[in-house]
Amino acid sequence: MGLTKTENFTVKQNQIAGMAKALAHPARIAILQEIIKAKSCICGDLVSRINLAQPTISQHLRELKNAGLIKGDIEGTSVCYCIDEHHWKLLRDTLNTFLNQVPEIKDNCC
Amino acid sequence: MGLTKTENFTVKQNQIAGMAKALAHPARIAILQEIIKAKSCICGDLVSRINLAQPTISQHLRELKNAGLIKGDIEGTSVCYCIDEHHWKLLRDTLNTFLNQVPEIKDNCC
DNA sequence: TTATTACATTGCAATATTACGATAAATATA
DNA sequence: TATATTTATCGTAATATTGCAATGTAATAA
Repeated sequence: MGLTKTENFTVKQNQIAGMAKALAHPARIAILQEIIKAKSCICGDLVSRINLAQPTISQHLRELKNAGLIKGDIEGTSVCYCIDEHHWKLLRDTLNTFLNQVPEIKDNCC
Repeated sequence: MGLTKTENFTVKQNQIAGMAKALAHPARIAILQEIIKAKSCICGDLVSRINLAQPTISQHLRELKNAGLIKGDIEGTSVCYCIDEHHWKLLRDTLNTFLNQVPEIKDNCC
């Protein structure tokens, strides 16, 4: 079906999964790394740095924007992207909380 | 195309994305939470706890296993699942390292 | 005004994912 | 042996994702 049964799960579960989904493509990881590497904003020369066509990059940028990880500011003809630090931290904390809830479990069976 | 151009990206980038992909479905988050809640192994009564058909659960379990997040031990007719703590920590650290690399960037443009 | 430049959007083809019925496989039980 | 139980696999339908060429849009430059 390809259709996730969202209604079967809690809001939190859908949130965590949604956040992970935004990170679930190497191109998006690469884009985020380029933006981070730039230390400030990167004025959209991502196409020349990542080996994908311009519409593809644009599509990934939109997904990162929808997830709240980045924001874009129009500067004349070009667009400046940077990390949305506030959302980034929220996302990081949510993911971390989930990933850290595995303490030392006694491996008594497996 | 639906075909990720894996070869365009570094091993690390593909790793991070692959890990995120394993977490990118609420059913898999729910499964992991059930296993964690059980504190030890959960003997495959996941189908009764999660509102999805048995083959669907089985499929998600396989993906979690492929990602290294869980392991399963056969116990008679049933299978016991538990968190693969070693791999879990490796994955967590990789994701954390990525998510933590955004320090206080001066918001000088956006 | 007419390019030009930088991105976004549209539309489409190829592939991937999700979900489940049917069925297989493996073990336990009667 | 026959049957029940539990999980995995196969096959398939529905939907989602990825990638890109073509095109649209908005600001700037000539």
